[in-house]
Amino acid sequence: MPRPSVEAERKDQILRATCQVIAEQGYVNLRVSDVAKQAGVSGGTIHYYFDSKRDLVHAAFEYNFARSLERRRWILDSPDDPFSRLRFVIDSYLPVDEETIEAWRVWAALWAEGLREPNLQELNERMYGDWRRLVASIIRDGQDSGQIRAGDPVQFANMLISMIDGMAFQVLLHSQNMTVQRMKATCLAYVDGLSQASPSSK
Amino acid sequence: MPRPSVEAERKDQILRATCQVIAEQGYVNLRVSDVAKQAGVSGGTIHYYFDSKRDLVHAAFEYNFARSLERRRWILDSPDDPFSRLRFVIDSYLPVDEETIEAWRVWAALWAEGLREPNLQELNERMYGDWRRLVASIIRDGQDSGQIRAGDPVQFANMLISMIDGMAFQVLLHSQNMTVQRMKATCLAYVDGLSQASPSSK
Amino acid sequence: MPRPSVEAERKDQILRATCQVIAEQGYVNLRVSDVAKQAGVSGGTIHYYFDSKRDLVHAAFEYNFARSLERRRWILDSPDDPFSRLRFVIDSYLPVDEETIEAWRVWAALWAEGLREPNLQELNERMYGDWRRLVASIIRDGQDSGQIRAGDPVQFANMLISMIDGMAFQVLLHSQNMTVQRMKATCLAYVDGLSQASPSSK
Amino acid sequence: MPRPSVEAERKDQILRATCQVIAEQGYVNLRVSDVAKQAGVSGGTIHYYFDSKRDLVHAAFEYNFARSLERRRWILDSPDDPFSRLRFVIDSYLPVDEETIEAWRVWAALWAEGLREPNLQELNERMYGDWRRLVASIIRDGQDSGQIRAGDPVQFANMLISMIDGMAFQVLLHSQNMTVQRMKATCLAYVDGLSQASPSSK
DNA sequence: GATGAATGAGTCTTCATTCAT
DNA sequence: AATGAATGAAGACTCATTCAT
Repeated sequence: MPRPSVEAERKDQILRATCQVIAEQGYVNLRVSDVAKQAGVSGGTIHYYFDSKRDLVHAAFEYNFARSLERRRWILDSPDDPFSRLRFVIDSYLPVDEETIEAWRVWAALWAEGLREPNLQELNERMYGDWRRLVASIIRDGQDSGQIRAGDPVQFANMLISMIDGMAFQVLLHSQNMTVQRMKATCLAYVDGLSQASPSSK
Repeated sequence: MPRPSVEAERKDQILRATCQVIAEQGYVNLRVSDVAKQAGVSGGTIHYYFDSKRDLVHAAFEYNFARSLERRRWILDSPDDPFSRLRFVIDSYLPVDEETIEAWRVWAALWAEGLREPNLQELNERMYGDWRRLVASIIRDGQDSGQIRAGDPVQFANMLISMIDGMAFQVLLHSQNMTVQRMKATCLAYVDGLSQASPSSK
Repeated sequence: MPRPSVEAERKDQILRATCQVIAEQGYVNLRVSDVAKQAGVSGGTIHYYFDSKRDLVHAAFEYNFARSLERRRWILDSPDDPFSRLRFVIDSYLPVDEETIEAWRVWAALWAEGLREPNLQELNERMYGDWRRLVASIIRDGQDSGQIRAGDPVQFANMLISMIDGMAFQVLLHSQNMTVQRMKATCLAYVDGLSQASPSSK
Repeated sequence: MPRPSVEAERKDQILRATCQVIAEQGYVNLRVSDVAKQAGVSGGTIHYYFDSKRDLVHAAFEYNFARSLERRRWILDSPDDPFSRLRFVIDSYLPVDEETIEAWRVWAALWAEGLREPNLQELNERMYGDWRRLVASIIRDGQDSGQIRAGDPVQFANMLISMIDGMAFQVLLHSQNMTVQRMKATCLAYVDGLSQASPSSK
């Protein structure tokens, strides 16, 4: 008699493995058999839980996005002041630790693939929207408390998160000109510029 | 008597076709035979000029980057004031016309693939560096003429170009929350914030 | 519950088919798909058990050699007198029956290919050495019993087996001057010359 | 106006190159373009002189055989005694110098290919027959002069040349058990056994 | 639930051959 | 006489997918 949770457990195990393989080898080179090996199951088992390779990868993309948001949900609920929380956001996205780097690499694959996959575009719209709202709400908090200068909080959020995305790619490409340190400094400089006393001034 | 430039001509023709196919179908689905069809030559001809599919795609990435820089070189030499030139930069990168969209899609493939291809990383370093320097030099001009506020011009440049990259991706993913219009407005808002009078609001 | 020996069984089946195809068409014209057809399996199955065409053919060479030795092992243990056993050896190598002709043709392919394949050279060294030792031991027996004249048994063996190889090739090439009958007669004449009464002696 | 001898000259040059390539890479791996490179001409030129790859290789086989016989014709006309001439024969076939090794390797390819090419079988019949007759005539001379014992000279010749062929293969396969020295010693031992002093006959 | 043997469609790649110049 | 650009048929190899056990 099968445990009711076997399926969820097994799927989780397979999706985690899929993310690892995508991060390591990219989508182009991903073979179902590699995922199977990584997950420690047989190739047949993968297809027992996922109808096709496409389904598998799409599910992995969703899994990656969801886990990523989850891992940052605490920032929203943090009692710290908005600036600190924005800095948490930045820190949490710096591609320094294994986990974050893997997540970035999976996003890279998702975006590349999403260019011609409506399903993935919807996924991005949904998940990325959550993420944008999270940042915007922090900014709005800052404006409410008078720490952050006036302006469209969504626009500020878009500037910050798109900046993070753009620089993260360069870091992942091992650019000599864009190291993690410089990425962090640049993001922090942007956030500092949001303060009331703000811009440059000096 | 051999044609003087059959090779250069043919390679160009093939690389242009390769970029089109990458833009349309992505790297994952690119078939050498599709490139051949697009270029109007036989499959054998592709391999006559390029040793492997990998070589072909890498050459196409370089071709795409080079053409992109070339198409924007005029901005550097423009007699217009720095702010106008920054706006030209932004305009030239908005994914509106076919040509620019195609270029963005090829970059997307390059970046996704570059995560594990040192050759592509070097290519990105070289070409993207040129691009960063181009923007930074415009900003430096603006600072010299007193129109742009003080600050590290390279950092400003990095903010702008990474922002462009990040938002362009969302636009290409057909995000409802990030249209071309919003991308343009956001970039322009950032550039406006660079002015001496600056402090945004206030 | 997996069949205990599907793999061994299938490999055997494929190797037998490979030998047949090599014998019929030679290595130059061997197509993996021909082997598949001959073995009654799909092309994919061949690659499921052998990494490459090269691996397949090498394994077939080994298989052919091993089977050949096995088929003659009884001569070594035969209770008959040395001369009879040498005649058995000769008989067993005459390219008359289908099985022996096939084996010769595979050896021909092996030797041609072995000229530049260290792996095949090692294989030949190992297997051919067994074969040489088998013949030499018969000759040694004959010398011990006084039927065969003095002399280096290995040298005698080398003369006999190299003679067999050289003539077999001519027979296989359908030489009018070297028929199976003449080959047999010539080999027997050589063996007869090994008798005590005979040559060398002084 | 083309030199009348250009064709013969060019063909010779190409055939020599073909033999070199066959010797180096074998027939399986021979590419027409390799022959072209080796001959210092273009690929098109090969087909200007030879209708197909098959024709080219067959012509090369003939060329190799003819050159080989020519190089040994002097032994037939030598004023030396039959035993010396047999020793010359043996020496001339030991795979020691580059030229002889190359010739052997081409023969190996010819024989492997000849198993299913009637044209090559005829070629072998013709050329190998010359070679057999050459050796037999030396033996006949020896019998006439009383130096070589009675017996069918063609059978003696077949023993010797097949022995040479068989051992040469083992030498070419770099057998540890069959070195050039041992090959030479074994052949000489066989020839010594042909002397009158040495019984056989009865 | 899970396996892994087997499949065969899909592609890259090779290379003999052709032919305009 | 000679070239080398171009072709396209051929074939090795990959791998998602199926299914009997």
